[in-house]
Amino acid sequence: MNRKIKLLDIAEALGVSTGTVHRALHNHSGVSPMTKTRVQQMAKHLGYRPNLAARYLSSKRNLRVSVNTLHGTTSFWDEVRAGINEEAHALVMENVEIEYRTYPRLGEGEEEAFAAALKSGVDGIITFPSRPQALHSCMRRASRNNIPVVCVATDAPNTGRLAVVSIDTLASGSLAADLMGSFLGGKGKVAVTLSSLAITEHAEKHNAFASTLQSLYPQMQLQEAVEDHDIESEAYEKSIDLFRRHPDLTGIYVTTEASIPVLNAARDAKMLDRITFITTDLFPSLVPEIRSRAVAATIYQRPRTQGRMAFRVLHEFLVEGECPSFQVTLAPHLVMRGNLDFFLKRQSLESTPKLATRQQSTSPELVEYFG
Amino acid sequence: MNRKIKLLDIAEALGVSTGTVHRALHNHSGVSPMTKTRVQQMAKHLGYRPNLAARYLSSKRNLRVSVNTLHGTTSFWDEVRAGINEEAHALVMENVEIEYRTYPRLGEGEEEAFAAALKSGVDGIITFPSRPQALHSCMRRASRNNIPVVCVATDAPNTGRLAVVSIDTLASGSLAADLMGSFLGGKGKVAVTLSSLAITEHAEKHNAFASTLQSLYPQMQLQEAVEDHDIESEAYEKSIDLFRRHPDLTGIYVTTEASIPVLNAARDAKMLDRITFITTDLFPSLVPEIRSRAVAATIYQRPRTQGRMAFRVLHEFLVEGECPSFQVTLAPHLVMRGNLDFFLKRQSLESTPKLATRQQSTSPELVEYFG
DNA sequence: TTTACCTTCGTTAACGTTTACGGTCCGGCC
DNA sequence: GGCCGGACCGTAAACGTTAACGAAGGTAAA
Repeated sequence: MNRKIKLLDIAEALGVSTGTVHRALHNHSGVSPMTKTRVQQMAKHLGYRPNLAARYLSSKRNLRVSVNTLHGTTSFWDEVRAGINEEAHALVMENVEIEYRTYPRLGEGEEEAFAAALKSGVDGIITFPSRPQALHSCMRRASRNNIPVVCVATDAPNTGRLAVVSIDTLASGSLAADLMGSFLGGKGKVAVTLSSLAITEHAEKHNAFASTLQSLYPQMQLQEAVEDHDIESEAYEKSIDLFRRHPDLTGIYVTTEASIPVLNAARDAKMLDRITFITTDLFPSLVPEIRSRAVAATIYQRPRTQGRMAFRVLHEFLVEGECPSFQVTLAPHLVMRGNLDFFLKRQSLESTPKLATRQQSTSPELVEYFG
Repeated sequence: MNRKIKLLDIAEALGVSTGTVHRALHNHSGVSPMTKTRVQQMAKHLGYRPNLAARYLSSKRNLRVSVNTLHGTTSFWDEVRAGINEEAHALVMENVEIEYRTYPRLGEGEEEAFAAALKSGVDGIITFPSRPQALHSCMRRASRNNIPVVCVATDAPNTGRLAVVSIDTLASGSLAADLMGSFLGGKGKVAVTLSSLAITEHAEKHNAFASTLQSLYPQMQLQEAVEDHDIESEAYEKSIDLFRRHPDLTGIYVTTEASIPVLNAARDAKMLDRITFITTDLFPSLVPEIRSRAVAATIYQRPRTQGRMAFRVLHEFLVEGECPSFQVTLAPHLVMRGNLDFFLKRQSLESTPKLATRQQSTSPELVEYFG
C-alpha cells in the first residue's frame, strides 16, 4: 500500500485545484461535465479514499438522527436505546446528536412521530415499524427525500428503507423446534403463539419452527398457530381455548413478548406442569417463571446489540455514503435457568449510565458484559 | 450542553497558550508542576473532551498493534483475526496497522513472538496466552513499558494485562449443565472433558457445570474431570479408559476444541448412541457429528466477536487513554442441528473479504450476519 | 561579565477537507 | 463599447490538535 491519496494528489495529477476535485466528487454544481468525469476517473484510478478525520474536523454540520421507539420502560426498548447510545459514543467523534421520539402504544402516534422527525429535517431515522402498513407512506416519503431509515426488530418491506436489523428468524424458530423436540423426547403435540401472521418475522419464525420440527422430529404434531395481535386478553382467551381443545398438549413456543398471559392460562387450566414452554425475550416478570422452570427456555433477542447494529449501519451510511449491509441478522441467545443469572447481571449493569462506569476507574475490577 | 470546549478555551481561561495546555494534559515535559495542575483542574472544570478528529488528523504517528495467535487455518483463530480486522476497519480512520505474528503449536514460539513484538516497538498487543506461565515474564515486561496487552479467550492473571476478552465461563458451564439435565430427563451419569484444571477458564467452566448440575438436577452424578492437556491422543486414550470404567455413562460435556477424539473413542467403544454429547466451538469436522445428532449441542464461543471486542478495547485505550472495561465476557451461542445452517452460512460469508462485499453493491439484497 | 545550558512557555506550521468568496472568460443585452 | 449575468474554477481561511522551533528568564560554570 502506497502513501495515502488525498485531494491534492488528484488535483495535481489533472492540473486543477482541490476545490474543483471536491465539487466533482460530491456532485456539486459549478463544474463542467467534462472535468467532473475526469476527476472521478482519476480518483478511482488512484484509489482515493477520503480522510474521515479531516472531513469531520472541517464540516461543522452535525448529523441528527431520530430514534422512534415505544415509550415507557419496556425492557426491550430501553435496551435498544441503550445500545444505540453506546455505539454512538464509541464510534463517533461527537458530531451526532440523537433525538428520541416515543409513542405510547403500538400503532398509536407512530406515524406522527415519523412525520415529525421528517419535518424537523433529521439526517436519518431508526424506527420500529410495529404497523408496517401504517408507516408505509411515511417511509416512502423519506425514501424519496433520501433520508435513510433503519428498521429495528421488524422489517417494513417495499418502503425503500435503508436496512433492517433483526434476530435471524430462521435460527430462532429452528432452535426452538430442536429444543422442543429434545426436551420432549421427540414426541408430543405442540403449538405456536404469535402476534400475527401478517408480520413477516413472526410468519418466518413459525415456518422455521414447523419445518424443523417436521424434518427432525417427524413424530411430533404441530397445531395451527394462535394469533394474539399483541393484545394480552386475546392471548389469554385464545390460550384457554387452545388448552380446552387440546388437553394433551405438551409444548408451546411463544414467539411474542406476551408470554405471561399464556402462562397464566396454562396455570388456570391446571396444565402448567404438563407443558414445556419456550418463550421469547427476557423481562422482569418472566424471571420467576424461568426460575420455577415453568419456562424451560427463552430466546433472547439481544435488543442492546440490535440497537448497536442499527446505529452502526446508519452511521456508516451517513458518513461513508455506502451501506455495509441491507439486512443484519443476529443469532439469538438461549436463556435457561442455568445461565439466567448471567443475563440478569448483564441487564443490571447496563442500566447504569455509561459515563458513571467510565469515571469510577478507581475500581479496576469492574466487569462489563456485552451481548 | 454548551459549546464544545477546546484547548484554546482552557488556555484563554488561564492566560496561557494552547501548547502549554497540551503539554500539561499529556504529562509531557516542560511544564511547571504548578501550571500543570492548574490546567488539569480547569480542563476538568470546563468538561474538556478532546476532539478525536483533530487529533487523528494532526498526529501522523500511526498505531501499530501486534496480533499473536496460533498459526494455521484453525477456524477459531481465523475468525478471531477476521473480527479484529473488521473492527479495525470500522472504528478507525486508517492510521492503525496490524501485524500478525503466529506460532505453529501451543506453547511453541509463543514467547518468542511476544518478545519480537515488544522489540519492534508496537503500541499494543493482542494475544492468546495458551501457556500463561510461559508468557508471564514477557507480559510483565510489557506492563512495565506501558505497552497494553489484551488477552483473548484465556486470561493471564497477575501479569498487568490491560484487559481480557472471553466467553463467560459461568454462563457456558451452567448452560451446558442445564441442557444436559434437560436432555437426559434429570438423571444419569455424566462427565466433563477439559484441557487442564490449571487453566482458569476450564476450571471455572467445570465448576459452573458441577454446581449447576448439583443444584438443578441433584439426582445426576458427575464423574471426576478428564484432563487431555490439548493432546488428541491423550484425549482418546483417557476417553476409552473413562468409558471402560463407566459403561453406564450417559452424557459428556467437552469444554475443549478436542471433541473429535472423544467422539471417536465413544464410537470405538460402541457407546456413541447411548451418550449425549455437548461440545464446544464449531469447526468443519464437527458439522457432520451435529447433523447426525451424535452431538446434541455445541457451545459456540463466538471467536469473531471476541476478536472485535479485543481490538475495540485496545483501540479505545490507545486513543482515549482509558480502558472501557478490564474484563469483557460474552454470552456463548448454542448451536444445535436446527440452527446449524445459520452459523455455517455466517462463517462462509465472513471468509469472503470485506472489500469484496463493499464493492458489489450492485446486488443490494446481500445479507450479512453478525455474531 | 560572558558563555553555556536548562526550564518554562509562546508561536506557528502542518494534517486533509470543506466552503465562502472572488476571479476569469464568454455570450448577449442596452 | 459598456454592462450584466452565468458557468466554471482557483484561493484561502477555517476546523482543533500536535509537535517542532525559538524566545525569555534564570542558574551555574568559565
